[in-house]
Amino acid sequence: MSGGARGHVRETGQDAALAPEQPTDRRRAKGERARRALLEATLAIIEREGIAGVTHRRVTRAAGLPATSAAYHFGTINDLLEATLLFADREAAHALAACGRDADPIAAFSGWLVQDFTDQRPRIIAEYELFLYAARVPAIRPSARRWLSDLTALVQTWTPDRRATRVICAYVDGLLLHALVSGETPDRHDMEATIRALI
Amino acid sequence: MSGGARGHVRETGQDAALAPEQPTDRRRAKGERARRALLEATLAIIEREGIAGVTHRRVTRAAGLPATSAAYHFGTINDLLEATLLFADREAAHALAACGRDADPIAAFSGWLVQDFTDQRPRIIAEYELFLYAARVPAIRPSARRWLSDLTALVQTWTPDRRATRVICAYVDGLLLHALVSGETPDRHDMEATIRALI
DNA sequence: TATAAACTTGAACATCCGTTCAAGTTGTTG
DNA sequence: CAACAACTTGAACGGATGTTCAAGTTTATA
Repeated sequence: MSGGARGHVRETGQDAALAPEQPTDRRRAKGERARRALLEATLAIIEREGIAGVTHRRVTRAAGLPATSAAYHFGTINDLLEATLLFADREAAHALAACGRDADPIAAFSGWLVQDFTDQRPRIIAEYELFLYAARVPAIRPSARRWLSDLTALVQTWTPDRRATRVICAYVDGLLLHALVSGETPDRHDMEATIRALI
Repeated sequence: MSGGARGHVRETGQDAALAPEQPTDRRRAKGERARRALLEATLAIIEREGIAGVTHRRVTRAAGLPATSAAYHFGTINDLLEATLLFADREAAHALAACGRDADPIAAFSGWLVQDFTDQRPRIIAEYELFLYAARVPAIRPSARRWLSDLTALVQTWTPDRRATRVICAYVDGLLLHALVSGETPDRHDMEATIRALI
């Protein structure tokens, strides 16, 4: 390389990809914008065609960037998928935290889930696909465990009972998964009542 | 075509692919064997590399058949995946039915699930991947709904309460999904006790 | 202003892909 | 044995793919 480009080398693994604080360096800022566009494009493609449809060329075309930019910023496709999972999980964590701050967290939580299911169905499918992908690729499991730990932390504020916590967490994901396949929409009030009954 | 081959045309959609009763016609019997080999090879590949890894060439190589045979017997890749989902679901249904005939169905069910999870982990991942695939491709949803209805039917023999049935079904799949990602093994006795508590 | 970091990008490589087609073979039936 | 059905299979098609590489540009810093 002519200039000493760092390419897709992820030294720290945490700060480089979509760091929360914006860098003042305008070079890095531009890279940050490119990475975000690539992650959003990747998520959009998973929504439309599944993980199998994620290719450098498709992602970069959707992001309006040249084909090589995906490899530059994220290296292999696996790295790109891992970053995308982290990206999606971070957004879900924000929504979860917002539910926790609500006056009626259980109602807020049920409402959010059902609402999301209704008008973001492809997104939810994509998230579960990435989640399941983590079961196969150990390297990206930590990214997936975020959802698990965040969900568990929220439910634990509702009940000290550990078994009830486990049941509620499993119930939530199982319900969504079943609803995705059966085609039915989960009922918000039924879900809320069920959670309260389980506590 | 020289001989009037029917190719991958699925007229009836149900009887041709892996019909339960063996045909006496030895031509059909041979085709049946080829289809079964292809389905098992497909499942093995999904276990190892996921749905994204399923290609005509890989499947046929794993089955010891020429590349064109997959297209002949199943047509497109989507058709092959649908048949594979049906194939896997049928085996799961057998196991479910066996649990239902046990003297202690709940214990048998919990034992089977945890056992399967322990020494067939890749297979379970593959099944969930196919299951989720059905959420994206409406044409193959009926195949996936089989697991849902069979599971519901079994649980309904334990309790008349419809909400309890829904919770248990969702809990089971959510638990397995979480365990796949977290890396922990679900505890058989805890699961059994939880199900009994939910009834 | 010189040096280097960070990012950009077009070209190219070898490889694999789904599917079609035409020409076989094997087995059944009348 | 003739006619036909089911299955087999090698060749070929146009096209997409992951990744590498070398040559750029923009921006920060010493």
